[in-house]
Amino acid sequence: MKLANRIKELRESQGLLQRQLSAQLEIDTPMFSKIERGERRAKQEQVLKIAEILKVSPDELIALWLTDQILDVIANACSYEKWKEQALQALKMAETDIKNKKD
Amino acid sequence: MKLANRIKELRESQGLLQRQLSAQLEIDTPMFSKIERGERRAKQEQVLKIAEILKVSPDELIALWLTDQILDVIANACSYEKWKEQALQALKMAETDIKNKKD
DNA sequence: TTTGACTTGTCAAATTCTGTCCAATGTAAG
DNA sequence: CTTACATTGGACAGAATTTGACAAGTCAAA
Repeated sequence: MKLANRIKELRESQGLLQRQLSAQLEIDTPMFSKIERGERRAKQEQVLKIAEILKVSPDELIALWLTDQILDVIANACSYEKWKEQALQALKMAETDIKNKKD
Repeated sequence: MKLANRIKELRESQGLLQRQLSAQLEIDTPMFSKIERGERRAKQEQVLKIAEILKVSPDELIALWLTDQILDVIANACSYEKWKEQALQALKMAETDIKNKKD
């Protein structure tokens, strides 16, 4: 699930308008529309604010937001057909690296 | 292992100078020095050329290069102490996503 | 046809990326 | 010490990308 889709789902299920969210985020409606369709990336601060407004855990949205970014990096870096295996390896190495960091 | 370190290791073990690699990559020595220390990121094209010159599989270097980029995204996006768990979740989700893509 | 929600395209300002140059530092030999 | 060469550091210009704002567009319901 993409962050964009999750935001839309939550917003609609709560009967809120883009206009209302935009106002709270202090951006204009077109910008929010783009964020909600994944055409523009939200800033971390905005993701947190959205979680608050839509009453979900920031953890959930941050994880989705990070996933989008990771997939973007991979997609931009190289084509899947050619480097799929290396992408999977890279994800594994990144995981190991992060696990080994002390908190 | 960072791409930068691997490049340095390979170059030195083969007794090559930065100057020689720079020439083949058509960039100047300071630029190569920076790539080798991880201060600047190589372009994909350069990574492939380096693999060729240093006679290693492009797959190996591309995987390291992708790992660097993934870790960068995560580091820039959020601080580890706070979002380590979400980063790990994101890596898992990205992995699933990529595995499910048809070649 | 009017209204309100949402989307699309464009644009300039800001930011980031890329490579070059020059100067500094390090180092080994004579 | 001096020379010669490898490497690094910092400043910088131009290119490329991102950002936010705006005007105009579509669409659906009333």
